[in-house]
Amino acid sequence: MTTAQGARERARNEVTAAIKEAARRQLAAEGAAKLSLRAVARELGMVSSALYRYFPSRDELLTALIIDAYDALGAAAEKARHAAGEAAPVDCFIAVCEAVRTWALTHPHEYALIYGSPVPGYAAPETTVPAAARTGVVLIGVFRDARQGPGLDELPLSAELRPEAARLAAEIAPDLPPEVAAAMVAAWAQLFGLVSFELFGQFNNVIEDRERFFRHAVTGLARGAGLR
Amino acid sequence: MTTAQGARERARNEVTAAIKEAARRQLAAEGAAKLSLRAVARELGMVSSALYRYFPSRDELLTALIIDAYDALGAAAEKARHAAGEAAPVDCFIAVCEAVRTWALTHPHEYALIYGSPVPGYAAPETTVPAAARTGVVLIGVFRDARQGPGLDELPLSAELRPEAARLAAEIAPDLPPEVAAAMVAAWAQLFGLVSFELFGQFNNVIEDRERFFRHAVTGLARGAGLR
DNA sequence: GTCTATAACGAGATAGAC
DNA sequence: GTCTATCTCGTTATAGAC
Repeated sequence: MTTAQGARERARNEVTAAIKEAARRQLAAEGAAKLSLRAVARELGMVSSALYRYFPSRDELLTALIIDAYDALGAAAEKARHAAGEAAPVDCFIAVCEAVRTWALTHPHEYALIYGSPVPGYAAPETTVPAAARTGVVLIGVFRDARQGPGLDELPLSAELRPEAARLAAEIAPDLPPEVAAAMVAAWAQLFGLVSFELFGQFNNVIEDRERFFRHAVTGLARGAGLR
Repeated sequence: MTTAQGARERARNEVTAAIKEAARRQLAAEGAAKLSLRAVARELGMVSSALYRYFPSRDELLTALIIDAYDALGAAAEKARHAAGEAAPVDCFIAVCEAVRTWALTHPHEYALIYGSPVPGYAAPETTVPAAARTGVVLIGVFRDARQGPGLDELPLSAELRPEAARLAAEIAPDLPPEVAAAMVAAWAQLFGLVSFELFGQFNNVIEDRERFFRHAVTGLARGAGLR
């Protein structure tokens, strides 16, 4: 019984994987807005209606691709964090940033899917939230470890932002002080600004040595967020 | 003759404007990837072939929309810089950043067109470069003025990045020292990271008071780039 | 029960003849 | 500039194979 179920499930997982793979190819060729179940089915030699056994709608397929992308990026970030081990917080931060950049460069279309323009007519469901949070959780961990080790530089926090920063800290990292949570989220958004600019072509004719520039910029980012 | 030409030209400009307006509506509804000359023509009660008198191809229409968007954003940045006048460099920087954010929030689809994922199958021609540079030029001006006024804080520059920073400065702002040029470009990319995260939904369930958070983050950005 | 294939719907895009 | 015939799409109902 276990084996029979296992075989069925294995077959199902294989087809599911093949569908997502074909969909990712289409993503690269045509973009998320034009992802079509029929084209995916055609590429697999299936009939479009058969896909509905695996994904209840086109949007659910998109959602699956989005979750996979967030998970793959999150896994890369976690791996880099782990490899950095007990290094100085700045260096852990940089290592995670570089892992994000490397993943983005090797998976440009999946990166665009999650951090690029929203797909018209598609709204990501709540199911994507945990996967989306993974990379952020890694960054939070870097700050947490920094506080238990060499500490953090003092960070300014205007009275104006204090309530929002407190709310934010309570929501994403109750053990971190408000100003650290705020600095971490800002660094997080700015990191992806650097990656997106490189990937989406804004650095064309501007930055040549992108790898070194990135390292320089994220080092500044880390220091600006109080890491040392 | 002048009046006749003038009238003709005025009519042509009006139609051109109407086409771009309809195209922008389509951008909002369907996204840049699905922008189609036919749909634009339909909305205007024209026949698709008539559009080719105004735009030789779909890509040229897209290019015109992109240039318009860069120009509108650049104009907003310039206006904010002008309004800030002789204020402290930090405050000039913040004013420009807030103008960028405000423009992006009021023109989300045009923002996505220029700073979001690339449109599959479309490559922006060199003609877009001057318009794309306008906002950056404003930021460069803030740094230039800062140096002639209260000055800039010292910025670190690793030996590793020195050649690239020197090349960059020579290309975009020969009167600025390499480390300032590098810091300025980094701040530029990070600014758009903040705006994109807010606009593309990454701050959903994370940041509530986005205006205050933005102000806080770009203040940090300005300080990190040496402004005071 | 689990899957695939056929056929069809309504909506929309597209190409070409006129 | 108009019309029509032929595509595409997402999605569903249905029937049959394993």
